Amino acid sequence: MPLTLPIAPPFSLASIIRSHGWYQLLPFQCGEDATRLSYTSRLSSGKVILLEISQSDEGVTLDVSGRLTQTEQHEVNDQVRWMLGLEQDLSSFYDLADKEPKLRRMRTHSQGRILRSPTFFEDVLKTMLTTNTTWGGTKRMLQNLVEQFGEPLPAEPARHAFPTPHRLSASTEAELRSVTRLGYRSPYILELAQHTASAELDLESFKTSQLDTPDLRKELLSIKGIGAYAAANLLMLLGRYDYLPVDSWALKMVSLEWYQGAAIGVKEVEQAFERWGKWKGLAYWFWNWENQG
DNA sequence: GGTAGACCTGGACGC
DNA sequence: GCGTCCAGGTCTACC
Repeated sequence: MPLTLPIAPPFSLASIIRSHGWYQLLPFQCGEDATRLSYTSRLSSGKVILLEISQSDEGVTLDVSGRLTQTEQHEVNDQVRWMLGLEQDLSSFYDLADKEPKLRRMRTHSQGRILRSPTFFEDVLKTMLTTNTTWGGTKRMLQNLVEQFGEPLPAEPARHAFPTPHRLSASTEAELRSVTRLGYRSPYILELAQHTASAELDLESFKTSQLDTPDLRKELLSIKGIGAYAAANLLMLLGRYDYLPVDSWALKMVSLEWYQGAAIGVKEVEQAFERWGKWKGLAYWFWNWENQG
């Protein structure tokens, strides 16, 4: 059942897929060439479907397993629009990036949109699992979580949707720790799922929040397991680029780029990108570091 | 407001 | 095969 979404150039699905490592995390799946993306999705009706996303001359093409009702089609469209950031207008950023040699390629390569999960709950949870671990550890924890708690795709039971907050909230800290191997993050993940399932925390409302960015950041920091790095990363996914997700890799790259490899802190990274104002996160994310490291 | 130490896992390394 | 060390952000207690 193919559906098509119109796009406004500059747009490149391949650039979105490669915008960061999310495409390597279940329930995303992607071939070697990273030009098509699969996602196992659980719709609000409870139906689990496989979404195959590709780019054609007409726009973004969605191949969906099985028949969908009109309501389900709308839901799938909304999910993919959000995942690919189709609502974003980056034209004023491109005007600035065109003047910076380290970012000039962004317009010609149609870069700037960052791959998101369909729900903000999923992105918050995934971001928690990127902290204080290696990328291999993040992939392993996500695989355990999705395979243990995600609903299987009926036609291909090896594929699973992302676990719902309700399903996760029914687990225990001990199970998440010893079976899912989430380590000390287990109570944070459990609390996130429980607060989301009980509607005490409405993460999806963050997508359309009218709060200014500093206040939205405070809301994110109030979630156990979300610190400065994770909050900045999540603000980026919400399309707000005022803060920098500074991790140990960023400290190294910025030091090599502007400080001759000297030991630096978060302040120095922020100073390096201050001139980009509300776009600083995007400039940092796509900066061409290729002469470093 | 700033800082030190604990948290947890898995990979790398030495024996 | 076993033990030790290390990397990776966040939280909490303390100053």
